[in-house]
Amino acid sequence: MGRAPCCDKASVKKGPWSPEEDAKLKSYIEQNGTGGNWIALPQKIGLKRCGKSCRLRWLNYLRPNIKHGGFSEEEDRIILSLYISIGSRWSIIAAQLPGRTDNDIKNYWNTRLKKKLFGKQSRKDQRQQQQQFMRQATSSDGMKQEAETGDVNGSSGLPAINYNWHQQTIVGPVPGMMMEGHRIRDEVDESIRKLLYKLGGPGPFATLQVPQCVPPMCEGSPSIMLPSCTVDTTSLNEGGMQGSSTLPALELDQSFHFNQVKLDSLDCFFGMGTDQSMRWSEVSPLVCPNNTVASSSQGLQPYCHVDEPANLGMK
DNA sequence: AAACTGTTCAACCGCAGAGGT
DNA sequence: GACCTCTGCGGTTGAACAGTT
Repeated sequence: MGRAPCCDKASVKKGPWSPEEDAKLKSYIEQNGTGGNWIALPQKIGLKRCGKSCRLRWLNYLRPNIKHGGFSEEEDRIILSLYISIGSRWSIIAAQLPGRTDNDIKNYWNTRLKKKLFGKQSRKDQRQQQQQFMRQATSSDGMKQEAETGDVNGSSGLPAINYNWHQQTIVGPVPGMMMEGHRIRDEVDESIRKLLYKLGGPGPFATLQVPQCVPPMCEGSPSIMLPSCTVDTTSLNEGGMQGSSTLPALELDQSFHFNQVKLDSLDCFFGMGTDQSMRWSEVSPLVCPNNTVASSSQGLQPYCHVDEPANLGMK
């Protein structure tokens, strides 16, 4: 069977919008609104465009008060904090940045912010490092199996650490939030915290679960664990999140490792001196906030265990 | 100057969920 | 409850542009 197409693709124009099309769409919506029906809208205006395309064009480009380009460091911080906390939920992130669209933020993250964070590498180097990473990962049998089977219940026997979603300042540990011994950007921090509180639901014990660890990759530094926080997002999915069950922590972890676990490039976000390059163990609070990353009795960094948000309160 | 490579970003695609019947 | 339509979202693509060789 299959799903009926949203429009007749043969008779619909694709590709970049002409100024005339923009003008038509803009003036119509400004005068009449969308009428609550994007599908019918192009016919009303006489545009040979798909309704979805009209909606996208309006939301991402024609809508009033849209900002393009020129992301400030403040915005970078907000995006980073939220990405670390909630992942690629661009619409939610965009809602915290007036004038920004989800598409804009997504593009910005994928093309610039990632590089700004992880440093610039050639694709060849990235491939080599990824291959090396995978080789090392697969040579660590036990952990590998656990990672593959998605042992989200922490049945490895490693102790779980509980992190209270609401009692902590989620983004607090982000180094940039502290500068010269005193806290800055409290308003932004607070607003993000409120958002995360909302996302985490009303329950006072709602917490984030980060159940897995990937074995240490630091050659010659067996005592350093690199927590790869593959997160059980079942609760998030229940709350409307779609897509991967892996939060960006894993990606961050791998990227950190691929870049020799040096985080010099974070300096621009967090105001660190260049001589203060950090290793994962120092930066892990970014992903697993303060008391989620505690050393176990075995000297291993087990994993962050944070109980799931009872109720996301989304939409 | 030409060819090649990398980057950016607007736009498309398909899926999932909401809401109506 | 089943089905259908529409909307919104996130991932991906590809054209245009910029930079490099």
